[in-house]
Amino acid sequence: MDGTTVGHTRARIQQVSLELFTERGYEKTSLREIAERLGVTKAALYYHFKSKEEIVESLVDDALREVDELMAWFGTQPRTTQTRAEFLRRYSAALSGGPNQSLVRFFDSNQAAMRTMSAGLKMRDRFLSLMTLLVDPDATLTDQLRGALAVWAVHGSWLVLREAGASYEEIQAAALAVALDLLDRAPDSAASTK
Amino acid sequence: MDGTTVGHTRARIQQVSLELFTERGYEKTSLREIAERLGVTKAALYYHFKSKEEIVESLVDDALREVDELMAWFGTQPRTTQTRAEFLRRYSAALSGGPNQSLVRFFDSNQAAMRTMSAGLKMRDRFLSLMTLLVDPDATLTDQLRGALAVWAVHGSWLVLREAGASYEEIQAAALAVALDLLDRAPDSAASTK
DNA sequence: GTCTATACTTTGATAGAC
DNA sequence: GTCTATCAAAGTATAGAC
Repeated sequence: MDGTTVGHTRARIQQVSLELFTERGYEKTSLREIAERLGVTKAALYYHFKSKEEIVESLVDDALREVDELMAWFGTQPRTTQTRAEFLRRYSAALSGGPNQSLVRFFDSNQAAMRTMSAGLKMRDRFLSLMTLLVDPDATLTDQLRGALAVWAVHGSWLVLREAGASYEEIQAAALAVALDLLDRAPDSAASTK
Repeated sequence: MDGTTVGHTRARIQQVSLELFTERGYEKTSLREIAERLGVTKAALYYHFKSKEEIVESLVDDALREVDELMAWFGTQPRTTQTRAEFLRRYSAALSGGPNQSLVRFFDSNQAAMRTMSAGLKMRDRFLSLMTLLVDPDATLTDQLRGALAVWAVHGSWLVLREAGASYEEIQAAALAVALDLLDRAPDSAASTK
């Protein structure tokens, strides 16, 4: 009856893990629970992944590929207000729905756990790079904070507005609008030669 | 040689716990570590607190008293742009340094753990109330998000700017400025009868 | 009233059988 | 590729010493 699931146990582990990690948090999710939901034993998980942490790592690596492509594209673009806005739009779209959204949500809710994981460092690095793309490192503190809030609006709006009774699309649209507005008020201090 | 510490073991547990919880995260901090640093055994902790979770709860209850006073004060004020700004200023000041700052930092970094704790629900409740004080519940989604970001700027600026090489005072000042600006762009939609 | 000794349960993880 | 058996360490909890 489960003959159709041959070979892709690894993917199923990833899927169930992400679900449980996002739902109950990384530390509160035991490997026993994951194994139980999959109908296998704990030890079976250790055949596919060296550790609990490595499950997260595999998840992050998958998700980060897409972000890296986006950042590579932006690397070829001139850093104007328009391209920054376009980048943020694409970033927001890449985060809409699917595993990427779950992963960002997971990352934001489990910062304490992520801080000691190499996967957490990777994500942190990306977000920092993202920041330096969006706002000049030499900008004033307030402008840097605006840039950070712009990114955070795209990341964390679900957290803040989930009780507002709006659809996910509406929330995402509002987040993008606020983020673009914030970015607009935080031009790089050394913008061009004008 | 430790005769001066008579009786206030409870307070020392609170202090050391908050330190370790903030530093390494709630779940990653074992009661053994806390007990070890205090020079007692795990079981001694259980005399003062029913559980690990109750330590957090006691911490939160202490910190929330101050916030509640602030919110009570604001309840007596008319909700104008000026009083809202003043409230945010006082809130920012109440969070500057001391255990309150540590606690907010702890809360933000351990959301997954806090979600299942009653102490977490309490803090979540306060932040929600705080939101409804600062921005009208019937405001547009973007304005609600601006209000949330304003609060989050005051809470989380340290997280975002700690690598910017600025002093805490500078960061706090920048956070307040950005927050006030955000609030300014998010007037309650049904403001007065004008 | 304050703390220690001790035991119970669960967790992440490993070794080796099939 | 999966299971059984087993481990050290952590969280939790109780009985009882002082």
